[in-house]
Amino acid sequence: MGWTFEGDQPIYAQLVYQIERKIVSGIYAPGVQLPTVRAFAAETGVNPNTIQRALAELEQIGLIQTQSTSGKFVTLDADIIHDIRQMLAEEQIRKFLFAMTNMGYTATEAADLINQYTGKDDEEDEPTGMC
Amino acid sequence: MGWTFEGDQPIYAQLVYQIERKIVSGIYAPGVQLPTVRAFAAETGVNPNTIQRALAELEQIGLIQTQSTSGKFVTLDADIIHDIRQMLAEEQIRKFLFAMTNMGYTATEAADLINQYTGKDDEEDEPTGMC
Amino acid sequence: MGWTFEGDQPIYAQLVYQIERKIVSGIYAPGVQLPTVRAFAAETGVNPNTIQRALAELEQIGLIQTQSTSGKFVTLDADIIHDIRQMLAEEQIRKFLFAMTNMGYTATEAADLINQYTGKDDEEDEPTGMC
Amino acid sequence: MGWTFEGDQPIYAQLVYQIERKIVSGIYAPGVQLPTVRAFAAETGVNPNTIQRALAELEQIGLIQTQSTSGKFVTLDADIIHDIRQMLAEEQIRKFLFAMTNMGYTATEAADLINQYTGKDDEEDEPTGMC
DNA sequence: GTGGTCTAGACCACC
DNA sequence: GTGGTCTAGACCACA
Repeated sequence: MGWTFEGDQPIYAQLVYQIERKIVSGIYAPGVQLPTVRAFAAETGVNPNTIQRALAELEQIGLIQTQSTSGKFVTLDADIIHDIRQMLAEEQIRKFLFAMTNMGYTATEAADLINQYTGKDDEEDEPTGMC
Repeated sequence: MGWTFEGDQPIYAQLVYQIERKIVSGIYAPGVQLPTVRAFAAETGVNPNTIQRALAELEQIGLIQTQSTSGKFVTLDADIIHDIRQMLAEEQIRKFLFAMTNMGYTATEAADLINQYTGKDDEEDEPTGMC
Repeated sequence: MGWTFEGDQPIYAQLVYQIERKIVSGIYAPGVQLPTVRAFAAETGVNPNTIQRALAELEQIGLIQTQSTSGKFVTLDADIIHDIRQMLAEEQIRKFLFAMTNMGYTATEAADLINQYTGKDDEEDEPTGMC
Repeated sequence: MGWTFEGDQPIYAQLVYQIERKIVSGIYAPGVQLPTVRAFAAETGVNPNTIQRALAELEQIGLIQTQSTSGKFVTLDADIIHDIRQMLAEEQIRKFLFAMTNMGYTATEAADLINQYTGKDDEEDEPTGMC
């Protein structure tokens, strides 16, 4: 549950990213109440204004909802979560393939490299690949 | 050969990225002279100082070398180019797998999605995946 | 605390050199905040951009770290500082011995000259050396 | 007899430096005729104008002399060569000690490091030093 | 004509 | 107020 931030991107953006991932991966389950802004701030060591900004963005996307008296909750709408998860995944795939083809790898070479990278534990006799 | 820049990253960084790719993919071949700083500036519509900064970074990496009065050249050392290409590829793979696992996909699921995405033309009977 | 620059080397390089020395010698202690870029510029009479460039180089080396909105700080990692100090010292020694041997001095002659030069106050009866 | 030049200093300056060293170390003995400018250019792969400029500087220092019809010769004046050798050596020593004290080493520590560095072959049982 | 450096001044995002 | 980036324009050494 470590909250670490790197210097090359705005903190609020990193927060959006990390919370987003926790929601689509189910770590923050649908309908669950999020920590209060104050609690978040204490937990992350970040200025409450920055927390606020991140949560506002997540609310705009539709991943979380504010109930004015009782706090902020992960949306109950499983479709939204599912759609966003898929959208994010496709975006990652497109970015990855774009980067690889830009470096002169064909799409199938890129896919092969992924397979070798993920399967290298159980298939030691495979050629080393990556060339 | 279009040079387009997006607002979310510094121009010099995008220049580094794009030229890097042209070198490792062979579009800028080893030993070839790069356009002069001024020519680059004219071609891209970017200030010469910004070009300079990007090229300086590429020189520090070792991808290009400058001969003070005659211009800048892609390194002749094919090993360096090869190593950097591999390094960049691995970085992309790691980043991709990290992002996917963060969203709750296993590594093999991620690899499968890549395969489906790349192979979807010739294997239409495959399940739609991505779920 | 005088900041003087000579014409035979770029100002930013001299800045890197001088600040580097202040860090490895402990004048700028680990974890201490550096003057702001603007303050540095005012103090040295140099353009803020030039300061920026020098500090960026120090950051890349690992001697300083920047916290985007609060300033730049000397690294807390004493090991890095120690390593760089040693590296710089070795570099000086190598350069010195290389220059001396190039002029026809043996390494031991060079060492003797150093000893005479440093010890000349308390050992006036020594031969004048340097011949 | 390799002539290698680095990019961070003007070639003519590197030429001055290298020929200077060959004279004070006796590789180019007093009274000996230097290669012609053309020969020098061929040997080093450098533009004859650049050779010319370097030799002019050496002549101004007094290390070489031009006899208009027959070429350029190393000076016969052994005193000049000796004086310059000593001057250069002192300069190296001063620069070295200045750099080391700037990094927080005392002059005697610097001398010790030199001794250890030069004597490390025959005195393996010495403490590792350099700390 | 080549790259390298510096300045002045402006704008921006972040907190 | 902090650092980061970019531009415009100028000057210099080198070959």
